[in-house]
Amino acid sequence: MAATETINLFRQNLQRFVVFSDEDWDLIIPRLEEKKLKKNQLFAQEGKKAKEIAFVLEGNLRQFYIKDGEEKTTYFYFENHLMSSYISCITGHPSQLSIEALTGSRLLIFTYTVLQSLYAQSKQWEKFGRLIAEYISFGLEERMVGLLMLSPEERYYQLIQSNKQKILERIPQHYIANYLGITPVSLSRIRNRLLKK
Amino acid sequence: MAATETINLFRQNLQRFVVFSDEDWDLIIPRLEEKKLKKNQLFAQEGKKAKEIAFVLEGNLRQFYIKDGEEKTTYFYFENHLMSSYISCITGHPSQLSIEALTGSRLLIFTYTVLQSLYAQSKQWEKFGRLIAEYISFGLEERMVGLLMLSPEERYYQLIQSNKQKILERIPQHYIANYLGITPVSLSRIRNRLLKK
DNA sequence: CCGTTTTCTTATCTTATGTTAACGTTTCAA
DNA sequence: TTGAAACGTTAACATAAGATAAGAAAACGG
Repeated sequence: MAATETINLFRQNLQRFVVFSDEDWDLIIPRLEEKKLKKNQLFAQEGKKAKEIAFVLEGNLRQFYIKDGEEKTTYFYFENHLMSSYISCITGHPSQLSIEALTGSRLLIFTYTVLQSLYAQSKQWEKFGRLIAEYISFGLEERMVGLLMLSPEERYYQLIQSNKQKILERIPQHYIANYLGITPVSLSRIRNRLLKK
Repeated sequence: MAATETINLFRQNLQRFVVFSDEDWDLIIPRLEEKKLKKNQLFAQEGKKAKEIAFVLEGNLRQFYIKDGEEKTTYFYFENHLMSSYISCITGHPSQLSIEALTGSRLLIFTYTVLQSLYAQSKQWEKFGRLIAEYISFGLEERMVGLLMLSPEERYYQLIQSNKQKILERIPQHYIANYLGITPVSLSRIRNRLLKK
């Protein structure tokens, strides 16, 4: 089981969504485990059914799909955020994406099976599940609208203006290019263009 | 209140997500209303807080954002599907999108306020809310991956291969072009290119 | 039924992006 | 410390997409 401080940090973060009674909270405590990943180690792997949810205590990770043998990075995970191969968990199908540690990382993990049992046991946990799913929907919708309505240059500009700017620090640019839906070469040109303005 | 047959059809469709006890189901019945929209009438409007959820009994509708004064169609709704300005409902913010009837339409509606009270009253309705949100996340993720990893031509090809092919029937192509993230002219060229293969 | 509007295609031109390759720099591991 | 790999930029070329305009066909409304 994980350290009390770690667990409290985790609780505070989840309680941005719903406030748990001690009783509800106690349901998850014994199911938590800490796990470390070295740089380049995988948290989730394409083709394997995802079983775990993680709360990132330390480190950065990237999520990628593979198309024609090439890795396409589509998302990044940072400290104090939940992480999982969400679609694989909720559908029960093998994951189409992989998640790899960009730096050495520390995670607090629990299984999706446990989460499902929490859903079943407690109305507050069920509500938590709804709010998480709504939160994810919100993020994906924003992302999709950006892809549909903005040019690559506008998307990049929006990214460096946003609070997600931290994405830019310490993350290789070719991953960011993937994230924006363009090639690394193209991102380099966009950056060059923006410099001249 | 709506006709019994209509309500049963609605129930069957929702029960693809969760099965309701009669007791749970009775909570929503008195809150349902039927509503008709004429062609080009709006179900949701940009700038206005969305208050209603609809189940489409008849008709086709399109969802669009406005950018630089131009309408960008990003989604279509069909018979026997739920419809709402979802992000506006869950965030409580004014809607950034509008929903317009492409044909005369018949809707079964209830307010988001009612849905929230169902969430509060019943664990099964709360679960329903979670599964709906998960379903929406799943759809958005698929859509986003397509936008990030496929070319416009590949996206169009995937669309006409898919079960969403019915999108193509009766829907003006310039709306589909928006949906694919390209201009109508470009879609016309892609169609021409595919014909020659 | 006719005239207007919408829809789709085609053409032209411009521009941004993809692809490939080369080069210098940095990072990393042996 | 050193050699290899990864990374970012730049260049050259081919291609696809955006913008605009024009025209034909279809849909629509009065």
